[in-house]
Amino acid sequence: MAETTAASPKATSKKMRRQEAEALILAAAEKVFAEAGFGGATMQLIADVAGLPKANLHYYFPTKELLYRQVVQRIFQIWLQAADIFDQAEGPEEGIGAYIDAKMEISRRHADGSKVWASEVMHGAPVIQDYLETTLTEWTTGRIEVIERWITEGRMAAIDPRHLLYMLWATTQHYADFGHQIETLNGGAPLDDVQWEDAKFNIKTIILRGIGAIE
Amino acid sequence: MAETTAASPKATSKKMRRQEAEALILAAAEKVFAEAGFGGATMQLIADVAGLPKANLHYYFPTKELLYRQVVQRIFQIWLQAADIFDQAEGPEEGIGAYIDAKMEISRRHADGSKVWASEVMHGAPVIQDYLETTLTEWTTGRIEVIERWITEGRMAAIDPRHLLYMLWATTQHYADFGHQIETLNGGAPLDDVQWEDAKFNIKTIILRGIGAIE
DNA sequence: GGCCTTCCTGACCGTATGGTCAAATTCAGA
DNA sequence: TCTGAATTTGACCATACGGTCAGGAAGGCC
Repeated sequence: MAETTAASPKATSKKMRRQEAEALILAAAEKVFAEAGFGGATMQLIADVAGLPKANLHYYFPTKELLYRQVVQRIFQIWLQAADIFDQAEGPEEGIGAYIDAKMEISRRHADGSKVWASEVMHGAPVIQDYLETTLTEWTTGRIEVIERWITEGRMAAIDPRHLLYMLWATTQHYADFGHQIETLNGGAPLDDVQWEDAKFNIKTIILRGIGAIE
Repeated sequence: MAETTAASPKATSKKMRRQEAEALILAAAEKVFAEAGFGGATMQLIADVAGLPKANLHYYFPTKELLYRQVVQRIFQIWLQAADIFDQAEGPEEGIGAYIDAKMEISRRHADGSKVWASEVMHGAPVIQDYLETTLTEWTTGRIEVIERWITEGRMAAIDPRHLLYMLWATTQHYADFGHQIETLNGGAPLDDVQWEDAKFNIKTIILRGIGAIE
């Protein structure tokens, strides 16, 4: 809810700064878009969650699509940051292991954002197709080169880097996107700290051993 | 001349049998729900895709939600069928390998259905929560027992069966749900036959080696 | 043909949605 | 204190949506 700088958003002053207001609205929008999808989300509901009148939303974000676009771009930035870990590593065990940790942390801390991203891609990426074609494509080719170098250096088995990346994305993202299913199979309760660590450990074990980077 | 079972929807006869009509509508609905989500899909668009007037849809499926429910249940049945392979196997290499093959085939042949399923779960499973709690839960516990037996018999490493199952689901489903992203990273073209075989092989190699079932 | 069930569909309805607007309110700076 | 830009908001609008309905058309069966 509130991670504002000084006070709660609707307590002291009646007027908000652009930054606060936009952050408040973006947070509400992320939640509603994640729960209902773009088509199912309504500006009225987002306004209610944010605790603002609907007209106020349109003051900061002229259209629903523009608001949605910002939500998607925001999670994409977070997504990309986790990628840096890949480069700083000196081998697959450290690099891929840390990447799994980072992406699992995103799935846990930004579950709503992950869902919005997944939904966007699933529906054909209508608003971020250019990102897929530019930024994501470049990032992917770069990482493929790294993996291929590791293979050449004999640090891991000769698997197809693309399918390895897909597996990393799929597995980590699954804990956010299908969190509800996992929760249900967990007796209705969200994974606790131990179970999250357990998940990370199992994923890392299987994948790192699977690509011949450990043991 | 033609009272063909499935193919040409609007050729000879003006009147359709319930079965044909429902199949036609369900196919159109699956496509539209996959592309737009439940909230974004409109009965009008489904009708257009099916080549029928909107009122005709409501004759066979009284409400949008009822239509949606049938689409979801349909893909869940397919999903469950692939599960049988697990039981017939005598070891992890055969069982999990065949399961991956089967689920990858579903991702390829029923991409739309997979997306609808993913979307449903992502949004909190509003219409199939009971399935998750009954059928899916039972299936999962059964499979966990099988995996635990394999572990006890020393046929694979002692990993957590739950997280292994999640990884199987995640990885195979990813090729349907994120098919658009994969396609973009593939230069804009869908995976061809060879690439699909390649995907299966890589996934099986990593996971089976990762759990110590091969090599 | 006559009849009855099933199927088809254009026209219609109440509602909810995204978006607009102009008047009111707030507040920093002169 | 005054002024003007930034912000807030209730009321409003056109449209699109899910769903209804009455009447017509098709076809099986006697």
